[in-house]
Amino acid sequence: MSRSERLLDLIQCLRRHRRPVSGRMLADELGISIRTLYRDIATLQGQGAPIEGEAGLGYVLKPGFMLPPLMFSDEEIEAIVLGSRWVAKQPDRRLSAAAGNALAKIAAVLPQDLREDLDASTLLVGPAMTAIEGIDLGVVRQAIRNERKLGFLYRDAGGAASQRVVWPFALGFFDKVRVVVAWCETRQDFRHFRADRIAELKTLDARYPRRRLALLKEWRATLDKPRGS
Amino acid sequence: MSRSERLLDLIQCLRRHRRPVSGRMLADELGISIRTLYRDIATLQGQGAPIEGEAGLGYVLKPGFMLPPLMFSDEEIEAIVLGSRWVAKQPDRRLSAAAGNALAKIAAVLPQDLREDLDASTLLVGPAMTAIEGIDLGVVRQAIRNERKLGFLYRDAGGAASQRVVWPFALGFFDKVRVVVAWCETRQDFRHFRADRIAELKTLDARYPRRRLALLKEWRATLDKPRGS
DNA sequence: AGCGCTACTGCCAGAATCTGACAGTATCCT
DNA sequence: AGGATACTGTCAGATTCTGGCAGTAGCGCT
Repeated sequence: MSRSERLLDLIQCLRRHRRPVSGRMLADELGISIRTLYRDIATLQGQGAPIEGEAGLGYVLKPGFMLPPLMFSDEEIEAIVLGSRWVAKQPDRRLSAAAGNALAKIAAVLPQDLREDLDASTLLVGPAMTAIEGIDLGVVRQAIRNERKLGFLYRDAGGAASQRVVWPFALGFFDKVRVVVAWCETRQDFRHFRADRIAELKTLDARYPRRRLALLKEWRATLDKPRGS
Repeated sequence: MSRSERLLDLIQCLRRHRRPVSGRMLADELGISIRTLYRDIATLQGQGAPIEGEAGLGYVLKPGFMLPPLMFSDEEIEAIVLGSRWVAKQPDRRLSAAAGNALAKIAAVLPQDLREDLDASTLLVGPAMTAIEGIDLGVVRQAIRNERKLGFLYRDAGGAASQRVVWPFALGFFDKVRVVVAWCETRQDFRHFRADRIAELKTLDARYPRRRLALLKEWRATLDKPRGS
């Protein structure tokens, strides 16, 4: 196996074990000596991979992912850039910042002529959306990723407020509002919650008892148009 | 210089010369022997780079770019995926297809757990937009890239139709409509054209006499809010 | 403090790979 | 036909990679 392939394998290995792994184990898994492993890790770190090694513990890969070299057509690049720009304009601050960072990383490695196009932004995106919800949607995204329950106060269309505990499994980006899709414990049904009507949001420690994918599938089945992706 | 760096340099070299380049010249430029060059080209092709060699001519890199290995945080990946999904829903067929392809390429290299999230689409995008313009926006994008004049029939808000020749330099994606931003020869001024009111679109052979970036800069200066990217 | 575990570095000889040169074939264009 | 060029096989020398060894340093535990 060539060295460059092995470096990618090493990242996959690190991703598999979430907890710190000793260099010895990684070396065995890859079939190389520990000395070479140290060299490989140094190379990856040199390329920007966020691998952390601590004496007495082992290595951890901070969450994130290294895309291997990938070939895109110019239209594909334009599509990615346009989309990221749209996301960067969304009021969700965390996601918006992430989109900006991703754009910067991509721009940094593009050849000169394309970078110009990108800076000059041949593709424009409409003005930012106005709705600014008081809650941090990053919290919602994280709860979805970890399958954690959420508690909050919800003010429905009529203005009546109610306390809810829900199992969130998707986040929608529609015209002007962002919508949390979840199973509502309080109502024992699937519900959509407009983000701008949510208050006092709080992640609960409890993990909800069903798999996110199963919930999503079931929810889709209840819709008229199953193609909701 | 390490081999992997050199491979990227080789791609850059190929991008610089748009017309076919002989292997001899590339080898000289990189300071390697022609034999090694052939090996490098073979390696790149093996990795998916669309390099074409023809006997008697030389090498050409089909338009497109290879992104080197790049590290993204999970939020950055989510931002890219969400954005690409939004683009994929746009009525612009070419760009939409490109977004779909880009998503497929990214999905193909994501580790299993992340791919699940992606398939399950934790992040939803609103319904596709309704407006369907009769023209092919791919033609417009290409004219913008190549700084070519466009001719078409435009039906303005009042319903009056007029023949136009314009220098297009940007494409806007707003709420429901796509807008071509251009210098209008007919009116001698900057104008916005809603894509759904354009008919009989045709790329003219003539290149327009000014640089796209200069036009864009000038146009921005005429706006209230200069931050239009 | 002392011990075990681990990350990390420098060094060196052998293994693996890469490189350049040469020879030869195939294909395209004029 | 002739010239230019892409491509392949082979092989010795250059370069890089690799594994083992020795040693330093940081962390957690007893």
